[in-house]
Amino acid sequence: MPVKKKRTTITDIATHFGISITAVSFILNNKAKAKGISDALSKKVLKFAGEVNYRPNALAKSFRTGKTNIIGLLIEDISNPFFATVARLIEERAYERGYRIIYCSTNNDTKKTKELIRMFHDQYVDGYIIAPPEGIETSIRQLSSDGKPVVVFDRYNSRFQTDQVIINNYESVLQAMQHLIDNGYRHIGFVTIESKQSQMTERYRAYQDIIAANGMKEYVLQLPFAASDHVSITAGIKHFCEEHPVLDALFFCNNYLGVYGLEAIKSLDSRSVSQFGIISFDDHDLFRLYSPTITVIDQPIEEMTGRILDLLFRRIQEGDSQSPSVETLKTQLVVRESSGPKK
Amino acid sequence: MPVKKKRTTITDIATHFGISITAVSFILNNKAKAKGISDALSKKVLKFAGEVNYRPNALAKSFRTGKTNIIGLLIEDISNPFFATVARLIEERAYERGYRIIYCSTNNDTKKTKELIRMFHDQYVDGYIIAPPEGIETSIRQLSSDGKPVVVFDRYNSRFQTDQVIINNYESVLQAMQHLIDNGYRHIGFVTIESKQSQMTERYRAYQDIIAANGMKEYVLQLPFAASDHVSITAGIKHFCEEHPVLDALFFCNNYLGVYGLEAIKSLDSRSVSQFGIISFDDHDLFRLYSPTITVIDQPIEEMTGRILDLLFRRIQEGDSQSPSVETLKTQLVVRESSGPKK
DNA sequence: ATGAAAGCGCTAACAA
DNA sequence: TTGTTAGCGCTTTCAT
Repeated sequence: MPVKKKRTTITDIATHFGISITAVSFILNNKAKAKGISDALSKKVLKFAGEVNYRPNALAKSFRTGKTNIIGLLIEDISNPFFATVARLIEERAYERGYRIIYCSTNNDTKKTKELIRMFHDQYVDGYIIAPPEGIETSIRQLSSDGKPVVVFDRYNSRFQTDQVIINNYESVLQAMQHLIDNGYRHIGFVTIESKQSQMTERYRAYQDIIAANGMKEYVLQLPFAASDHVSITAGIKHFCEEHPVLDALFFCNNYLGVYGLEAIKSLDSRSVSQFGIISFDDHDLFRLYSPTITVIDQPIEEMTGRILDLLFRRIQEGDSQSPSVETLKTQLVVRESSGPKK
Repeated sequence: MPVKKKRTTITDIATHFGISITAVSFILNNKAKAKGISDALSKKVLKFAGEVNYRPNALAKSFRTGKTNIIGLLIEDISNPFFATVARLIEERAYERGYRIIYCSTNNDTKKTKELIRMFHDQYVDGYIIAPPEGIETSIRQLSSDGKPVVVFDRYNSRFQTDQVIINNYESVLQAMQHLIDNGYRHIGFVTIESKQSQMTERYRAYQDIIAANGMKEYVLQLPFAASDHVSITAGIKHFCEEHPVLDALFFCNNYLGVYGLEAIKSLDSRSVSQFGIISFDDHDLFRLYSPTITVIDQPIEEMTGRILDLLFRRIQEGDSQSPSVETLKTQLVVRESSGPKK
């Protein structure tokens, strides 16, 4: 058993049988019959390779072929439950197909993301899965024009020339808002973060439209992205609630806004969580178990990661043949206690 | 600007100046003065490299040197909030030092983990950060005897010949239990998962010791690891509570047991969460915001990841010179409402 | 102060 | 059916 540092190479194997490394290479890469190598020899070599525990030098192979079997995953923050789940599912499915994942949290920072893309590029990753921040259209287009498969998700941008997997943000918010309105809420606050990206602008547009359609008044809290720490978000939401005592419901645009929103409401002197109608985007253990349980718009993460990888691998295998496709998945409104009929 | 696929190589640069690739290599690797290359030439070359946006071929470099600047991260489940945070902090700090992270969730499965280690090994990662499942002592020892830096965390094992970063599990549980006892709880249930690993056995040992020392009775629920899905854990905990109506407090051995525990208690007909003294290992948004807020044993994740990387990089830079060190960090008991004086 | 050249392990075009 | 060989881009020893 090889405890030694020297690994077996195809040269070793070739020498052992007194054949050429070419033959060994073909056999080991399942090109034996295609290249007309005898079954007998193939079998012998394969058997021996197994016995000596031959492991191809991935570095040499990658260097030679330019393929690394590594996929670069760029997400906003891997410690965010939504992205953590995405990371988990992508990892599992990618490994099944023999690919490994290098991940990076972009923090939604354009400059950092550009650097990371460059880094991945230098590392010769075979494909990219990206939840892009604003302003990296050029970087992404550069990648695809380099012939590298890219799948963008979570945020849609018509200027990317890549496959994209997103959700129906507009309809989701419309449905959720309608649900609140049906249950008697008339002063619904909309808590979001400053962002020009599709997922946020679409959600906001839906809010505006349905508020207008119902002749209601808008109450919008748009938190600066830069101040996205726990303390200032919570303080901001608290202040928003105090400023608008008329609010009878709140819609939170993502999971951490929802979490911090609950914390903010909890800290209010005058009112308690149960006095608000509440809906948040993205599910979370907290929302499932809080009292009251919190109604959410749940994203189909399994389906999403499945589609992402299908698209990515299609492109890795088939190259640029297909034109970019945009897949829009449907969310599910999970109705819980927090959005029950207004008391 | 190079939109073309061809990247600039050191040969291109050498040709451009009519010098040898050796000189270029030395200059680009900051070995100019060490190798006695004139400042004038160095400056010219560096300037030009910047202008043409030269990016070294990482694959070629890795192939040649055997170093990849990639670290393999093996954790139980990246979607678990504890490990997700670990992943985030490790990523940040590693990138600062020019290293990238390949991660894998082991699912605490020994066989899968062995495969993953082999995969990482084949990939020539420069170092390993591992939260190991049971039964991979041999694999890990093999790695270190191969000269690869390994840091093990979260679970201690005296048979690993590697650096380890853990927490004081025994004292942490002792302190938490004492806190419950001080507050009048006499029938404290201990909810854990089947595991022979240090972090769990130590926690259990502390429970046993303090129960015995106080002449109290043990109530232990040890859930099979295999059945670690949401539904069966919740059902198990619920059943445990129903079976022992005398229980006045519960200690949960990790974050997801705590989360599912709350869910289980919530589903009880006879009793509510506020009627139990509750402490869970690992903090979580849910514990911070639940009503009542849940007392937790909080792990110092920042410090932990910092120490892990310090140890890893020390070994990457200095080699095997040091003998393995085990660092034990202190947790913090965060007292919240759920462990207040028994009513 | 600089260059020539070997070679890392593998793939694949071309030869035989 | 099998072998020869060039070369991927880089590092590093040894010459000069």
